[in-house]
Amino acid sequence: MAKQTKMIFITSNEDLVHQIASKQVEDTHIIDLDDPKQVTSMINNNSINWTFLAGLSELDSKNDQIYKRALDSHQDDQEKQRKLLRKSIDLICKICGDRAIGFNYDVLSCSSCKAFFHRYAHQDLKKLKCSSRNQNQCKIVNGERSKCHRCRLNRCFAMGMRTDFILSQEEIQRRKGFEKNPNISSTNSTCISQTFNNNDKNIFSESLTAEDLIVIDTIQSDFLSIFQNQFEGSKELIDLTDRVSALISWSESHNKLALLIIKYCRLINEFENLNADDRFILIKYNLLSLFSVILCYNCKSRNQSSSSYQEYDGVENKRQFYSVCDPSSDMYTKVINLMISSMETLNQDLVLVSLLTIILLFSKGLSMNENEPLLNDSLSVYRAQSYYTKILWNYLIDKQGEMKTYKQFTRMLTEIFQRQTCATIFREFINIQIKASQTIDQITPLIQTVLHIS
Amino acid sequence: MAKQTKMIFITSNEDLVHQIASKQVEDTHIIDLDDPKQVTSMINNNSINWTFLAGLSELDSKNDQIYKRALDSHQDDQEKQRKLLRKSIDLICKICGDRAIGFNYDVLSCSSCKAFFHRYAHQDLKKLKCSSRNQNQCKIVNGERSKCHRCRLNRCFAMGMRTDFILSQEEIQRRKGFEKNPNISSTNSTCISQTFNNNDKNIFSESLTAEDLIVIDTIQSDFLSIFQNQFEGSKELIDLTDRVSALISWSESHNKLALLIIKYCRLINEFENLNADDRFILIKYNLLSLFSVILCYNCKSRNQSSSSYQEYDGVENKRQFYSVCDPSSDMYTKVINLMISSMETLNQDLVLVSLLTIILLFSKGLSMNENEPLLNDSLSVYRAQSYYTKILWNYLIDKQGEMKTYKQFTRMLTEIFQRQTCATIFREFINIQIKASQTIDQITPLIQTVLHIS
DNA sequence: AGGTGTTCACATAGTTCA
DNA sequence: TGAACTATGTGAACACCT
Ligand SMILES: [Zn+2]
Ligand SMILES: [Zn+2]
Repeated sequence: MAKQTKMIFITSNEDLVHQIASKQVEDTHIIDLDDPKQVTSMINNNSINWTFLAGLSELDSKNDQIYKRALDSHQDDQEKQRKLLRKSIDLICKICGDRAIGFNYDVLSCSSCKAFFHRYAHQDLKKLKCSSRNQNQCKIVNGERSKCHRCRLNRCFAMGMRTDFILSQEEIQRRKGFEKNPNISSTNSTCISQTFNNNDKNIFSESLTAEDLIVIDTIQSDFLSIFQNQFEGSKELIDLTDRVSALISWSESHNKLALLIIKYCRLINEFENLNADDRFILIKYNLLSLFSVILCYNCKSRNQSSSSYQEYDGVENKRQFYSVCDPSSDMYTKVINLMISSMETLNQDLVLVSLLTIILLFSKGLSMNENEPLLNDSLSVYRAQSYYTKILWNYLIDKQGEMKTYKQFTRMLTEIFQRQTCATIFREFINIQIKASQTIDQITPLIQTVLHIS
Repeated sequence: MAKQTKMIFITSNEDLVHQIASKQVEDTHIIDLDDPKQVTSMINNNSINWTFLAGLSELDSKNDQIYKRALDSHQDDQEKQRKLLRKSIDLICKICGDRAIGFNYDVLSCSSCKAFFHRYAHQDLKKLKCSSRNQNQCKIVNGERSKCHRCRLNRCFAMGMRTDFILSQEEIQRRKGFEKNPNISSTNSTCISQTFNNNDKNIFSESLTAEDLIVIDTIQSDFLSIFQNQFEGSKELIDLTDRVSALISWSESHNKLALLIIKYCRLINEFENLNADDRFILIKYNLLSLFSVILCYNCKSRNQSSSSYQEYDGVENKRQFYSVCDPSSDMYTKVINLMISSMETLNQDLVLVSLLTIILLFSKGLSMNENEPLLNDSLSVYRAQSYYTKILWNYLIDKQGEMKTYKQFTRMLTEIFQRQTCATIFREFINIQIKASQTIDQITPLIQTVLHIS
């Protein structure tokens, strides 16, 4: 087929319009720009053969997109229908009643309320005064929403807008990509590095090496393959019929977990190379602390609240366990709160959890028990711990920059102390329970060791 | 200015083309679609006065966008340049080394790794086997990244990809807008409602009324204007020079907070209408619990970790306070962990915090102190508490649906109990400290009352 | 000039299809 | 499987108004 000449005329010349509109011209499409409905419907119904536009070549992608949009037709129909439906039915700004554009700062709201909250969210509500005489009771409606700052901002908060949905400067920088490598641009990095350099013989100065990456890869892989069922499978609940069954049930489930932890530890060369006595001591005095690290990791949703509620049955079961053992004890509060605190610090970071487990394992004297025997080769243990601590440090530096890592480390150290305190009192608590209920024969030997019974 | 008639003719009719092209027609633009270069250059150089298109009215936004895009021209150049620049330099997929498209699931990665993780993140790593003989040590590089599932998924985790960044079904539904009003579409709502209806005389069945909204508005406004400085101002730290100064300093700062709380309570009509004795009793026995609710709200960044670290100085100061008072006590752990737990439950929701404060205020017997005297008008207190509980319930239902609200309520009730336990032992702790240090004369009367000293 | 509200640009979720 | 798409919700910028 011979190529036809195709042209577009865009005109406001009345003579020409009249001339063309009056007689039927073949192979010609007419769009009356003054009749928006016609424009819309013609484009949407694809009654014009727009596809010939696709024959155009060498147009850059931007223009391609324009034509593409014009060419897609029935999809836009759907979309338009849906959008119209939505907008006319339920997309109402909860603050001013205007047409909402979506969720802004966690509240269904319009663009102006979004902008307003973004501007004023950090202002002091106390310093703003209600402009009208109706004391802080101005109606915020579409027409006069910008009359009174005080009442508008207040309504934003009242409808649930959250200042914490406003990105911090740090978060903006990361998004913008100026800081895709957060470890490069940290301005105060030298300062902090030096602090550590002075104390710690420069072990914290490098970044992650290729070798470190392989170690992380391996560790994390081992950790996940050993414990994944623990995280994703349905948690088995403790039998709560009475104290005896509860204790035995607890002992059995923790015996399983302990075996998994030991299996994991034995994959670490530095641990496996120690002599048997030292391995035994490290397990005996540190395993209880490891429980809480591993149990606080779970791989559910990011949303804090929903994740905790998904775990609710498990938590409730745990609470009742302590309650069955000793209703007057506040052991439960201590344990569960430590776990919640750790969940925040560990922040669902699998690498962090798997490394921290090893670091805790190699802790000497962590149990703060005066009876803890000396290690034969405490130097190796110290070296191993330093090595993994360094890897963890570098991993976090690489991931989130030095400033944040510094703070996170400080807090993790605090938590390790809490973890230890908690383990000690838990050990006493459970020992008392076991003695009182005379279930010692039914506790597995491994758990007896961990509880320092034998 | 009178509106001109504007039209577009698209034609392949040679007669018409010839006719128009041969004579100069005013107010008309001609585009020859067979000469792509002409089309491109005309569009890009904007030599056609497209702007008259802006005169079009009532076109829907989609079409506006098409025209708008046609009007923009040189900006795309810039953008393309910048994107190329970035992508060629520093955007390397941390998993396979391919060109990254940005952060996916918290790791700088390419589109294929993004899709891969999205597909397999919830698979069991243990069940996947490493395909090659190199045991779980396959190199994941651009060319052969899809060889071994096991090692690829593992590397995703190792580089820090997070399953919790994958939206849950619930979150997707909310975004898509099918559930802009979460209270409408809840399938199991009747079931839960009935549970509550049976127990609670149907008070939980309605949705938020206009009147409720005004109450929320007022309450939340009062709360914010009274406590905002507490949240946003620089927290004043406790003087830690020695135990005596620490206790006095603690007493003074909490005296201020107590006065603010009382000020807030007196804005509640139901409280103000009680007789003086009842008001006194409620304050005396409940104020200590209220401290922890109010202090656990802060309005910093959403990011969990960064927000906690911003608060770190305050937390550390608090820890040292307990340490100065009694280094052997684990009071600190209890208090701080309760606060961290509450921060999660209250989820930075200002309305929730302000209502919960009132609900706790109206609690009778919350202090679980056998000596707590009976109220004169306990019915009014009960009614007030029911009223605000109902409003809170409806607010949460409206915001997040019934299922989640049910779970959140259950957990909040648990926390209220913990809060009470904590308050009681805190009262004992601080009383012991005050007696031991003989600082009772320097403790303000209000704090003495709250501590049940007087 | 500073406040307001619309629109643009962008990041990163999910989704689709060859 | 992975490139290319859509969708949502951020911040930023602009044109307008007082
Ligand atoms: Zn609005
Ligand atoms: Zn990749």
